[in-house]
Amino acid sequence: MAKRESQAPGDSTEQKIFDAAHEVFTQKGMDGATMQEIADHAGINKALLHYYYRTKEKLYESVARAIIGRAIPAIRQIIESELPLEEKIRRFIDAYIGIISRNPFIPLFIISEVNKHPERFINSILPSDLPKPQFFFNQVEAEIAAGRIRPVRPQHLIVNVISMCVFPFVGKPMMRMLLGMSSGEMRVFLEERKEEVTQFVMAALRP
Amino acid sequence: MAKRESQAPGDSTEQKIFDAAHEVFTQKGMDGATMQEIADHAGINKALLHYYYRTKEKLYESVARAIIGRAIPAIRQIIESELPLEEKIRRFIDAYIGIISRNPFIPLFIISEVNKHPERFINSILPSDLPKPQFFFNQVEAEIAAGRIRPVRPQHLIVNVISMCVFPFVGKPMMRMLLGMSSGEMRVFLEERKEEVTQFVMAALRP
DNA sequence: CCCGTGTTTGACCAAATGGTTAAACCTAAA
DNA sequence: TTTAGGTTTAACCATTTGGTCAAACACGGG
Repeated sequence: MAKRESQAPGDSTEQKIFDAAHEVFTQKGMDGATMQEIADHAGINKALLHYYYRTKEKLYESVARAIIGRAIPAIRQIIESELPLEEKIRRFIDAYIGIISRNPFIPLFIISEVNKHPERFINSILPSDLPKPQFFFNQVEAEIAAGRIRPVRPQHLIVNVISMCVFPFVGKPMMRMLLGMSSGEMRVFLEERKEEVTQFVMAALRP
Repeated sequence: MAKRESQAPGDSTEQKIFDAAHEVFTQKGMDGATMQEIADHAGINKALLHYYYRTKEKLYESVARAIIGRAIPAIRQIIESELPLEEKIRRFIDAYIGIISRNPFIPLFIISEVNKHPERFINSILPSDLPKPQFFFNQVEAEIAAGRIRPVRPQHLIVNVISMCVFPFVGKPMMRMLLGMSSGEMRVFLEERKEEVTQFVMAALRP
């Protein structure tokens, strides 16, 4: 056997293809991207894409699965932890906004994918270990019963929190126009939201 | 002249094309849609698409402009009205969720469009009369100064409200998986949010 | 009734795109 | 040095897709 192993390990052709596909797919989507563009972006011949990943669909699934596989456990870990409710919400918001700040294209990528091909998403991309929010719901109900927070339906609470964390990134250009902010001002604004959303939620939960 | 005017006015060929394009574009996006599919959907010959709207891009812009042109004034009207703050927020949430309920594909369509082609969006689709949120901001500051609501940064408040209204629709399939809801349960859930989000915001604004 | 103008159609074209293949290439092992 | 097997490339193929065109069609006015 003669494997081409001269280059640094993370720099293999397969990895270069994956990285290029990751960038192109997340920015242009499955339909908008072309194999040629991905090849160019990786600086290699187009046929190599098919050599390593048989079809465009397979390549796309690889990228999608990697993205989802990284995103889900991060959420899951926080939502299922044993922390007291308030601390959990604090950390959830902080971690969620942090992750998205570092990967601003991901939420829209996931949303578009799951909207256009729900079956493919469920069958070949989604991991089996989805977050189970039941424990979080019980926690909320307990706090309500103890009178420590205002009565809210826990499903709505979690959707509210996720919405306030994710949407400003998904709709960033729209928000920028509405608020008349420069790119730099927007970055500061989004960073501020860690604190602002936390306070907003805590205020809403006061009994 | 011999104009084909036998059919009902709103049923003209041009209108049928527009309606078909509206449906296909909003569900599959610019890249995912094909002219043939739009023609089939309208039940006419493909060449007619080019006869009435010269290119795919032009047709797409027509649809996009119509969608945006309908969405923006609805927001603008509420946000710039002279109502007292609390009533304004109430109506805003109620109207916003109502509009999106009736057009669930629109927000994702707009978001995708503005993310992929910001220049085209700004130059040829966006109307000139954007909502001006300044009056709303002043209103919030005044209420804070009078001690009638808790101090919040008005920009964050408006982004919070919009996020909680829009995101559950944009990310509906994701939310369904997270919450384990059927399609019917989800519809009820989204309708409930008019009331729930309003209460949540009001609770967060209590001094 | 027939003509002219706007409308509709099927056939067609060129470019783009996903995918294939055979040959060239490179490297490690014998 | 030879050679076998994985790797890379350029050329090629079939299909799809946006777009065009000339002919056919329908209908109102002369």
